[in-house]
Amino acid sequence: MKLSRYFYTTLRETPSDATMASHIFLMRGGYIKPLSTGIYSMLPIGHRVMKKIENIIREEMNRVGGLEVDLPIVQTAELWSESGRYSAIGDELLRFKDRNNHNMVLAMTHEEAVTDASRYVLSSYKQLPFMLYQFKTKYRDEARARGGLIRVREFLMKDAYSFHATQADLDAYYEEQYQAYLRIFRRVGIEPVVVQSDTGIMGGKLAHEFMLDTPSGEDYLILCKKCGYQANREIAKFQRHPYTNNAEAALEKVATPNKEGIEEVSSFLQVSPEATAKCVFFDIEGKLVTVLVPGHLEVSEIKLRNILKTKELIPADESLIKASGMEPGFASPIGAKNTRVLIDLALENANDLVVGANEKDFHFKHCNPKRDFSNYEVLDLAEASALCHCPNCDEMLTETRGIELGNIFKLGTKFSESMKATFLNPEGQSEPAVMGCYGIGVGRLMASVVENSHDEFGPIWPKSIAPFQVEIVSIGKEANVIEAADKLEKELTSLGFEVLLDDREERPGVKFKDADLWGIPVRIGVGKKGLEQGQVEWKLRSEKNFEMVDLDQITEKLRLFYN
RNA sequence: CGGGAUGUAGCUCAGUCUGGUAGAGCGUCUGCUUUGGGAGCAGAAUGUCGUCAGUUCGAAUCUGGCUAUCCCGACCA
Repeated sequence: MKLSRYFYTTLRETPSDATMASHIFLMRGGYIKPLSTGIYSMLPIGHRVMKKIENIIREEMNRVGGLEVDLPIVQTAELWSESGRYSAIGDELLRFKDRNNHNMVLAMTHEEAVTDASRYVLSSYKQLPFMLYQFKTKYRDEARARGGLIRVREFLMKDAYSFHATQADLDAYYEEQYQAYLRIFRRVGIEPVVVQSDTGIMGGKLAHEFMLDTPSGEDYLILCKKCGYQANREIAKFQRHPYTNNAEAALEKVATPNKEGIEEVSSFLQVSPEATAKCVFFDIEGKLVTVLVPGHLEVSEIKLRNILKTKELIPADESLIKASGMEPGFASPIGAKNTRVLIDLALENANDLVVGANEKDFHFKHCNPKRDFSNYEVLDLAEASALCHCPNCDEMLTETRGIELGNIFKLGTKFSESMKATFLNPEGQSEPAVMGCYGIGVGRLMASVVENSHDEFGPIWPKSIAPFQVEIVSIGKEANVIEAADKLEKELTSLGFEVLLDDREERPGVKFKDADLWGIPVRIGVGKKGLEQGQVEWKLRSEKNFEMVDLDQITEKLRLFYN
């Protein structure tokens, strides 16, 4: 491919709205073109990378028995009502009407469609298991797209769905998918951090997310360096070490003038935040829910939502709290009425705590929840952090950030039951298929590879997904240089290499800068001086310097490089 | 959906406070010179100053609505 005939552009300067490395370089290299918030066109050079990632994923899906399909993106509201998600999902699902005034949706995922196709075919246990997958555009009406391709509204996703006769069969297949995912990410040069993740309000049993460990990630991960426990902070468990000091001390009211909040109260009373209890209030359908966690930790909203089986947590307003006999800023369940009280596991056996006295400017010391609280439920409510201990081995946990590259999820029979994707078992009885689903965002993976592998000049693509395998740069406009570069391009192309020839009449510096933005693993420089010795330059994108190589050795060297 | 910021040439931005002929650098086009990490000289083209309304003799500049984009948060089966 000659660059003079290619459709491309490069930007000399960083676009003003890009902050992440992947966003900057994908824009500057002309891989993508924004059309609207979170909606991008893929230009030829970006499309080539996408196709290569897609092919790697396709190979690995086929290896674990996948059958490729293509499901519609425009679907009926009726279908989504069958699963219950038409009403369960909020504005993220884009709804519209067609010309016949039918309610339609743009698919944000394809469980409904694949279950619909499966129930059409499936009748007997003898047909199970099977796995269907596709590469398909999803539309999610994100409240806030960000970071270039990291979080977008319209995106290409590989989504796969497996169907099984038994839970045990799903369990075994889930492990195969897990291994396939590891192979996929390693093939694009990423060693993922795999964490346990939330299964969401739609249910499901077990889920893992494959993460790129990076400071620019938007998810928080909780890791144990000692035993390998890894989980998304949303659901991470941890070992409680209840604060105890003096279980016998009697409740004592102390003045804490204008001291609201854990920081102010604990420093005023000279106790550690851990020796206090944080009291947080939510309004759940008009009823007050009072939640207590140790003062040094936060309430995990995901855990709480899953416990309360609600999609939205609304902070309670002051009147509701006061109506239950509590004083915001100085609150505790002591003496409270008309409220459900949930306390974290760490508080059940704690004692000698500082809690609110439900009176302005006063707190209690020496609170012993077992003795002083009534009608409470003990639950896992606090969010894990680097202040917590590993649930398995008790080591201190560590925190990091990650970009979610893909997830695997044991769906169970959620969709097969509601949508009647059933089969007859050997006893002739009808059973719903047991399902798993497995997703990877292709564009996000492309961006993540850049996050994972770049220098100050541009992306450094791994061989497996670089837009081209080799870039030839002609240096100088002497006839023999142009001719030699041209000949080399034809020769390598005929041998099956993917070659980009920069044949522009530009100064070398311009060509080198652009080459860095395209990140092609091998750059061959053809110049007058080298040709006099029958040599060209061989430079790897990943290395700083080049070496002179005999022209007639290039083919062999390339073959070895790409073996 | 809350908070903040920004919309001026293809790109990066000045000009706005204090109203008075639309600017720079880079890019593009032409010519010459140059040729190893985004060259130099000369010339040229390029704008409803996001949009609508208001104030004013006069608005890129002041006021209000709308809209688009980015950042932080909420949200993310």
